[in-house]
Amino acid sequence: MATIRDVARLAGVSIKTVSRVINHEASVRQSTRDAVTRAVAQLNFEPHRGARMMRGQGSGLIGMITGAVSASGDPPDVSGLSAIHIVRGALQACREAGKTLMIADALGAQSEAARLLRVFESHSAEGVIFATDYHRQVVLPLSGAVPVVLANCYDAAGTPAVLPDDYGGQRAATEHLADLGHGRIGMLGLEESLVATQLRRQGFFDALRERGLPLSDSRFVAGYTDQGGGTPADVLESALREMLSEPGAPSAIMFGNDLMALKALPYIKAAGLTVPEDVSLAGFDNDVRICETVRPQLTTVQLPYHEIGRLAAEQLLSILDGGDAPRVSRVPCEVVERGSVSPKPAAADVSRIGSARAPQAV
Amino acid sequence: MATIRDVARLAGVSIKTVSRVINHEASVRQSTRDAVTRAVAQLNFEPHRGARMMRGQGSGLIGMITGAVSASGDPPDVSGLSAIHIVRGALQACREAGKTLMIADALGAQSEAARLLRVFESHSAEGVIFATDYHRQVVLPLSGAVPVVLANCYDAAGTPAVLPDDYGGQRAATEHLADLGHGRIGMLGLEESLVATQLRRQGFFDALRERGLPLSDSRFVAGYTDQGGGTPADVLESALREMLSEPGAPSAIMFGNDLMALKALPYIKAAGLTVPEDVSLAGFDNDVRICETVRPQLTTVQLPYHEIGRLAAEQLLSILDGGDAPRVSRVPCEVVERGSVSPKPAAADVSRIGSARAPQAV
DNA sequence: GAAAATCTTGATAACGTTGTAGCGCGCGGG
DNA sequence: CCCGCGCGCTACAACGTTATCAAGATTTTC
Repeated sequence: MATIRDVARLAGVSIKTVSRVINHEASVRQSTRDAVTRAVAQLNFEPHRGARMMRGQGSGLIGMITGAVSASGDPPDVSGLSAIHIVRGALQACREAGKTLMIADALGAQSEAARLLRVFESHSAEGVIFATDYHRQVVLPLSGAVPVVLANCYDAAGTPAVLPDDYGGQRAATEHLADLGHGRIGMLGLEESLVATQLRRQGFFDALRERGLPLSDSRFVAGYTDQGGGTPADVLESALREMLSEPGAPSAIMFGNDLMALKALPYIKAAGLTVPEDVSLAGFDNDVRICETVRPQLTTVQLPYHEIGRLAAEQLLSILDGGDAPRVSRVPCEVVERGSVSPKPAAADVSRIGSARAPQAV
Repeated sequence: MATIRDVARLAGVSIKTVSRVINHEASVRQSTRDAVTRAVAQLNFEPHRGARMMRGQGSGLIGMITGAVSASGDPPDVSGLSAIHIVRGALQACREAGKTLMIADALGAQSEAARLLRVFESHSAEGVIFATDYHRQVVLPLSGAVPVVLANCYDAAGTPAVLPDDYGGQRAATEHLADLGHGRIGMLGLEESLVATQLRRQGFFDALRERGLPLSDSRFVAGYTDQGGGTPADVLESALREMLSEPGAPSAIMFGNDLMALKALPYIKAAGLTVPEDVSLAGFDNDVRICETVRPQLTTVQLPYHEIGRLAAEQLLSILDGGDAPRVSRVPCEVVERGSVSPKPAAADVSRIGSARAPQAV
């Protein structure tokens, strides 16, 4: 590994001049600067972080704590896979700023997160990003010694956070359906207790109100999950059956995530309905693995994990630069249109249900 | 922040003695040791990482270069997601050894990998793990300054590497089918040029030979991919149709990955065949998202990414400890049995095809 | 044309740690 | 008695960087 001394010798200048060039200080003649730059390139010189941080320069390290990499067993577990996209975004922003991202894993344990914060401190990390795999509230043992930005989560202390706009996303999706003529919309949400569920529920109803649709025509049911064993298929099925057999069955159904939509598809087909002609379907997350594989391809709402990670890193960097970051930012969730949503057929609302289900229903 | 000098002054000894105590070196009288320990505690002294790594003490940092986090665009891209499991495994092994894993992203570019190696060197990383998202050969600009272990890839220079045993996995899967009575087996492989395809092809045929099955009864077709746009559905369909309409159609089909099996399912059903009664299906990768969602759940071969990452890290750590690691290790790929494979029905091989396809074929 | 102002540059001293000599000291053997 | 030896410890020199300050080079100013 070449040192600054080697570069100085090769360029025929003093080490201080080299230091000036690599730190972009003023007062160096262009010709000298060029000579140094050439020597740096020739020797593949890279400043030694240890020496640098000893001089109090900052380590160039950003820490990231996530559960994305948590699951311990060998049987691959996909939980928290979403946070990977957050990591990607943060990594990109850090690279562009010339920082190095150090990733560690909290295994979901509170104590582990505290320990990792200390590890990062001892490595002189300049700041830490804390990311969770789903939108939630957290309680963190923050020492205040290192600036922290939360990604996909928030706390009661008002730590700067970057969150997905679940509310706006669901609202946009609902308005999209409403604009296509759907007046009776069903929604099968995730677990009641999730922040996302609450926000999306609000977005759903606000959109209905905004478009002047009677709330009583639509249905919201929460409580489904694919974490930890997943919703038993028959629970999903019975909920769907009930929803579709009501007198005024919805002509469009939105799901809490893409996987739910995927699982629901066979039951809808088994009921004699086709997608999107009879029922329009919309997911959430924009899991391309699912959305683009399913036929018809699934219209969904994108959870902008990449952008969340990116923004979190950028806010942290801006804090490090002395700027004050906004406390909480929300990243828009946009509707991704694919083939599973179509305009509501003009006069099909009664006959549709009738042809497929009336024989049993009546 | 207290320095070693402050401790020395307070304890009334030299700085070197303090250094001896905190590094647990021998030759320090117990009374002196106690005095120093007391001073350390009193001042909350913590050795400065930067100064330490400047003296070449080892930074406690392990670097990891991967493309897992590569894709740049916001539209989430799943390519290379598999490498995440490698990261998980490595992370776990590193934590157990008290090391911190630093992850960086090569974006798939050769030059970027070289730069990152330098960055890691400048951070005094003790070693580097280089992981790829699929089994392949790589060419790395290794300076030799830092020990490197490859995960999921290998090079011509004989750098220590940890690889999945694609050969053994496919062989085991084939033998599993053979043991269930399947004598005519079809295999739709990935791209011809992939290392995995070659190895699995070998395992496939070796298993047939091993079980004494005539090679001419089975079929191997390569060339399918789901990277970059994916295999057009109709190509997969026509290959399937051709395979199933042959005089002696296979009673079991293995795919290059789980996604291919998922895509194939509709066509097989459309041909009037049921899984697994008429045709047994097996995937590869053990992508639980797909395998456990599809009905029937997909029997597959597990790509032990987690274990690969773990082993790569362990080998690196053993090299750092002075031990010599085996040059190349292979991690077994085990068959994961789910519902898409069943024993071959005793006398169904002719009637099966006849009932569903003969009308058109004849 | 010279003095003053400004721009470049270099020697050298930190920073906090560890490694290398070497120093005094007590002890046993010659 | 003195030599050598191991023990316990200290002084000092690295490591690779940045900061200070002063000197030299160049330009500006009157």
